[in-house]
Amino acid sequence: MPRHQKPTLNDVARESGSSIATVSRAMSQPELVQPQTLERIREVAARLGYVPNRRARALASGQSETIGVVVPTLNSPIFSSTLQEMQRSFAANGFQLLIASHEYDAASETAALAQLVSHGVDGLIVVGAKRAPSALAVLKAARVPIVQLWEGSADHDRVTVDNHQAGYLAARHLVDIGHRNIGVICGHLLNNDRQSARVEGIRAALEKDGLTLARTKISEQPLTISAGRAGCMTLLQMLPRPTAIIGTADLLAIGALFEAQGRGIAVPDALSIAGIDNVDVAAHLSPSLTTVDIPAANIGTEAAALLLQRLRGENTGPAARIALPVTMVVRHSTARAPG
Amino acid sequence: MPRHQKPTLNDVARESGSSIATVSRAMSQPELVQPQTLERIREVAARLGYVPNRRARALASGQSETIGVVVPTLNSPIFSSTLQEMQRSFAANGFQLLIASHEYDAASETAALAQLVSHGVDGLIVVGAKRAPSALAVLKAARVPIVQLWEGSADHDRVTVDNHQAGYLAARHLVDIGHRNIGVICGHLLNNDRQSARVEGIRAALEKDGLTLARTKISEQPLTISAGRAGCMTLLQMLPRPTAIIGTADLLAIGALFEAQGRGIAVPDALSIAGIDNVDVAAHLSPSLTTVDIPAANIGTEAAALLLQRLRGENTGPAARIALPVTMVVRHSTARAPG
DNA sequence: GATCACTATGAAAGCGTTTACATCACGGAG
DNA sequence: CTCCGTGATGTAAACGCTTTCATAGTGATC
Repeated sequence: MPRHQKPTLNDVARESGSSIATVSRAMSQPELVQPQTLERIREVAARLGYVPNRRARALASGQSETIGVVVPTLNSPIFSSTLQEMQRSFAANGFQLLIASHEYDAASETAALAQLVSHGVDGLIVVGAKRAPSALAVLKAARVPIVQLWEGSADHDRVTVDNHQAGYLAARHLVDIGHRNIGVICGHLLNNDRQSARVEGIRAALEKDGLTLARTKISEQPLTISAGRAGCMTLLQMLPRPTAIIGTADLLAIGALFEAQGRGIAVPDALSIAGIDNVDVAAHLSPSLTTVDIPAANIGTEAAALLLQRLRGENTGPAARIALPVTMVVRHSTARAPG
Repeated sequence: MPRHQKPTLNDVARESGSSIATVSRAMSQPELVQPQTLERIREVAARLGYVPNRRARALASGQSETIGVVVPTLNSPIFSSTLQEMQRSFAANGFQLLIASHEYDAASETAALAQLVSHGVDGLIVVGAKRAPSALAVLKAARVPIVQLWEGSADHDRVTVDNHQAGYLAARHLVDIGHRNIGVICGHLLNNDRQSARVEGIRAALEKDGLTLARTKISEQPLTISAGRAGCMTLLQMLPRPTAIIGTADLLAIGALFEAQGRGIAVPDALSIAGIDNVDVAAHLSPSLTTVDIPAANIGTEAAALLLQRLRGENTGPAARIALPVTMVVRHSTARAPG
């Protein structure tokens, strides 16, 4: 019987002389079938190379063992660490990840969410809380557990990182060592509440000391090293020149560092530079980068744990919140303000 | 009728006074239904908030609009650029990506592949050709188009990057500028044909000039900056000390660069360092890193194009191969051998 | 006016599972 | 010896969609 189709439950049932229901049980609830029958079925299944069809299983059971994840980009060092850990946790529990990215475009995000929901994911992981009303509607209609990363709202489980605090710490550090004129290079603030919160944190720290963060001292840039350089160049042209620069993402700070060095400006003696994220390379640069550590990998682990609990029904309570700490990492790219 | 279930085709059919078949056609082949009927159906569908259930669609049609991707890691700069572009291309064509990573563990890879296949992906993208026999069996049984990235075998479509050539170019460059004693820091060679090929390329370039690559001059490391530092440290202890080091991944080379600088060894005057990959940061370091450019983003784009062609039946011919060029990028971390 | 091709629609059979519900055999309780 | 609970298995109805095939209606053709 050389059929060239994949074998189905039916085939196994016929070959093993059991009913299709018994075979189904043998696959998913083996404790319900007699050991002897079970073994016979398993032997046949192995011989035929039977692999359960999850699409059918998903349709019948309403569970797809699939988690949808939507992130802004896949190739940022931060998100990719988070993803890596998330994938590890979910895979260990039999779940696959459907991953989409939207590159900070609201329409793409809505589309991605809609697609994932229509694919029937069992759970959803999203970054940030702020989003287009249409996207919110999609999430609402999805009727599956949702975990928000980074920033969250009270109506869903969330793993938050205090971005405001991260900005605050970075600015506080610089103010503490005498800086009064601080420039900021940040990502585009539209559709990005992580970046917005960091900038607000910086503002708060400055205002506490009676300083203000003028709009002109903020350079909005894409989140790349080159953009960091460009932002740095802009800020350095201002008079009086800032004595310190905060990049609200390490990539930006690193770009700024390179740009300053390229122009012969001594870091940290003539210019202090601080970042936020603590990416791998930050510790190795010279001078090593002062930054605020964001536990990116942990975010992934915790988010997976939270979602798995919901899926298993172990947590039916109100929306949980796991707030991960951010910590200042003072290295050698910052120093007391000159003069 | 406030049912709290998601509306189905049936609901739309009832409300719009058409049959379920017509509604189905209105959704997926609108040209087959009369404009007037179509509009009525669309109006009802919109009012009910109907979203097609792709699980059911997949089961009935045999197409899931889902592509499985298995990569070693998600958080490498190289793979994540590839993924980003791939995701972009597929999303533009209505496909979602099921992404898994195995962290260079053969068993995990087999498991991931099996899961993806059982999920019923329409196509599969894998990295490299060499894999465990069990994994090959899974691929064979999958009966879906497969695209191999980086290294490929003749039985599948593939987007290759000549890793051998990349290694060759890097070594050739160093030999050309007078280096005779070259150390190599590479990733673990087991289960990683990209790394193996790069090392072999280096070996070939050296042997062409009558040089040999002693096993002792190769340091196998994980693919991280810290590991690059460690590898560099090991190599620097050898006597005579190598005058040049190749990191077969930029992260390794960057680590080596930092380590050398940390030890007060002038790069490139006392020690030349070259990498392979051309990651973003390479151009910005000081000295900027001499490396071999690997078109990571292109790999994603091309792979998606290849797979989409197969899925659309536009290409039913023999396995295609797209070989992307690698190019030497000489910067300032390499210089003529001292003496 | 009968025939034909064609279009728009409907009825119904799957797709491969899961899962009530029914059945049956068996053994212990009364 | 009958009754009933129990455990193993089977039957069949979903799950929500696609798709084949049949049907009815519409003009055009001879």
